Amino acid sequence: MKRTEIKKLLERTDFGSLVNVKGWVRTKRGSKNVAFIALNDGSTIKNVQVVVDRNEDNTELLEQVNTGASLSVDGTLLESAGSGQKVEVHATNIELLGKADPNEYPLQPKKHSLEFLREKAHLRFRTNTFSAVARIRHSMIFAIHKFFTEEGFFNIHTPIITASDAEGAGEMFQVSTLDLNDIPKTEDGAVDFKQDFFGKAANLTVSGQLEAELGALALSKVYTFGPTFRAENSNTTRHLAEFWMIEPEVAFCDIYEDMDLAEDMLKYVIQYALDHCMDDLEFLSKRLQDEEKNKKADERSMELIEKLKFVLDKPFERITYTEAINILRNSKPNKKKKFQFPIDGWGADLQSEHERYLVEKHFKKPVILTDYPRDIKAFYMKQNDDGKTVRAMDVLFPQIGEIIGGSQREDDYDKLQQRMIEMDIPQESMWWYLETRKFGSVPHAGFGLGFERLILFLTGMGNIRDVIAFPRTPLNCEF
RNA sequence: UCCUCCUUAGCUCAGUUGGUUAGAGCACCUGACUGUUAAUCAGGGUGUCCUAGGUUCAAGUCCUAGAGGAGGAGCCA
Repeated sequence: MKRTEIKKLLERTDFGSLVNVKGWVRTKRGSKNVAFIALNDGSTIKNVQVVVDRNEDNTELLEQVNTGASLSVDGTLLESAGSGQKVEVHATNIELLGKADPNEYPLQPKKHSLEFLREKAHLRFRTNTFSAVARIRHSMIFAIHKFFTEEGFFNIHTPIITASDAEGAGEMFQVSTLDLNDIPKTEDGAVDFKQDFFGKAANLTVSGQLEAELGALALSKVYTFGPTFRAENSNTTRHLAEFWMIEPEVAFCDIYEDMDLAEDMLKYVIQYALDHCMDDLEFLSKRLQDEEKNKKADERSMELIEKLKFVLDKPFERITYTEAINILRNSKPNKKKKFQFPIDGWGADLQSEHERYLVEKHFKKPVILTDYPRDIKAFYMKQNDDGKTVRAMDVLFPQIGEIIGGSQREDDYDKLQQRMIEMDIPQESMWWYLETRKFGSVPHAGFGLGFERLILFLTGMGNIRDVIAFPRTPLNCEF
């Protein structure tokens, strides 16, 4: 008999039909004459209840039906006599596909800590929390492609291995086929990369932006959605060494249209989650409330679904760096010296505590900060006429902080070249980037969205290591 | 990389000022129960108190070092 996925089975009303379900046992309970098995196959967060009449023939089998075991169940689809579910399957035949010794299987029908599950990453897909996150993650991948497709964008694959070390987005992982135990050296003692695979030093990409710009300056609207690697020794709840980034790049676009795009995209995918992932969101919402029930009322976060709707309802606040500095300078925490890094002048980068104050206390909604001092931003950002600031924009979200970083790009050849000289960016290896400003240069802009940070916000999870199946962080590459 | 905290049963955690035989819930095992919703009820403790030193009559508890984990900061998405 053909397997029916549990998601589809639970919607059926053709009671009396013979069906087959396959899945993993979540719990088994019951009494002397009847046993109930909660079976889950990952197609939905919901389980199907399998009802088994106990008899001499199935006693031995039911002893092996423990949490974690996998089953194939033939039975009759019936309207449930119990109150917890609409339908259930009355088993006529149960095949044990794979047993799970309860003395060894680590997952019990109870709440486990996320830290514990991180050490059991090969099994954590089987928990409600991680399967919910995985399904939402999939929906967001789809929603992002759908949004950009509907907006007339083309997805391009930018290289994962790159030879340019000038992107300036962070420390890079080196890519080499040289024998690490016998590294060839040049006469002056440096590593002889001429003997390496590419004949030059190569790294894993820290951003697809520069290549995406090349695409945009021909296809007008492009985006990348690929893996990104940063070898920073970052140990936080919002950094990974390997993460996924979405980077749209748009020709004939200024910083304001760039902000519109960022806000539209975020709202589109959040709405998509509300429309398509409600079962999982409701579960995660309950999980979050359960986790926070011991916290004081004012320390609890907003209910998850309410929080998502809240972001959809209002336009994001858009202010310049200079305006932000003025707000922060006159803020209570600054006057009362509550900030660890007091705001005393123009020019310093904002710290996490400042961003959180603006988003969570002052505006109480997402904030887009623009026009940062040029000295704290990358070389490729378009310079404003004031000679001090650049057309950068950061989208700040509650709890997450910076979820998007973007800018209008410098499209003036001379200004870009001048800035590269000032910031010691090697022009020789970037000749191809500069050349796009020499031939048919146009105003263009783009941004980078940290995919896992978006998932963090949507799921209410607290640690970025729990929204990617196999997190890569310093000293962690087990699975 | 810096700062702070944590490590006790398979899991989550309690363990008072250092005090004699190490505790609870869940899981597991045994039994009861005519349909349960993380079923319930009764009984059963399964332990390198992270590791190595040290202080002490006495260390899960105090000190030193190490390992692993978490949170915050920086870097950023």
